Amino acid sequence: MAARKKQYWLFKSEPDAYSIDDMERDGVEPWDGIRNYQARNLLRDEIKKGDGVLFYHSRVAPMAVVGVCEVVGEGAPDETQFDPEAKYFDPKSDPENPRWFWVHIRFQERLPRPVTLKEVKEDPALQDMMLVRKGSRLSIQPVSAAEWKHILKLGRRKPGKKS
DNA sequence: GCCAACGTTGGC
DNA sequence: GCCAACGTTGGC
Repeated sequence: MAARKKQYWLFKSEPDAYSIDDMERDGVEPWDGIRNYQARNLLRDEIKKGDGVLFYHSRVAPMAVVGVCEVVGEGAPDETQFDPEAKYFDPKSDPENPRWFWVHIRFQERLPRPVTLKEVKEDPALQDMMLVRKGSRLSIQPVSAAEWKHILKLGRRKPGKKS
């Protein structure tokens, strides 16, 4: 079996709802509640075991990439869509043909130095990131290998030390 | 907390 | 299948 090339993603989360602290505490977490078809397609079809995930804090300052996770397992139906008690319950989703998917991700590391949105915006190497594209609100986004490497380099840089 | 930019829904 | 109304996202 030919090894599939590792791919990279950015997952947004509002830290008020679910932060990197929660992620570190939980270890492995199903990424539930994605109710956008574009993101659903990625979760169902593209995001695979072993892929890298940048954990991004949105909405609440400081907005930044704050950690790294790894995808464990394949895309599977998001169970919360069938639970009438759940926040993300979707009465129109047919269990025979689920509408929404999730993947599980595992906490790997916290970036010693979070890479802020401001920093991404100002870095010439990161201008193509969907994160800084005007009007782009996708909460699950593809990240290129070069962008991944660059973000990690910035995030792991010792505080106070020049690049 | 505001609101612009999106995405989805549903009447027609 | 159009599109107005509504809901959500997420930077500011």
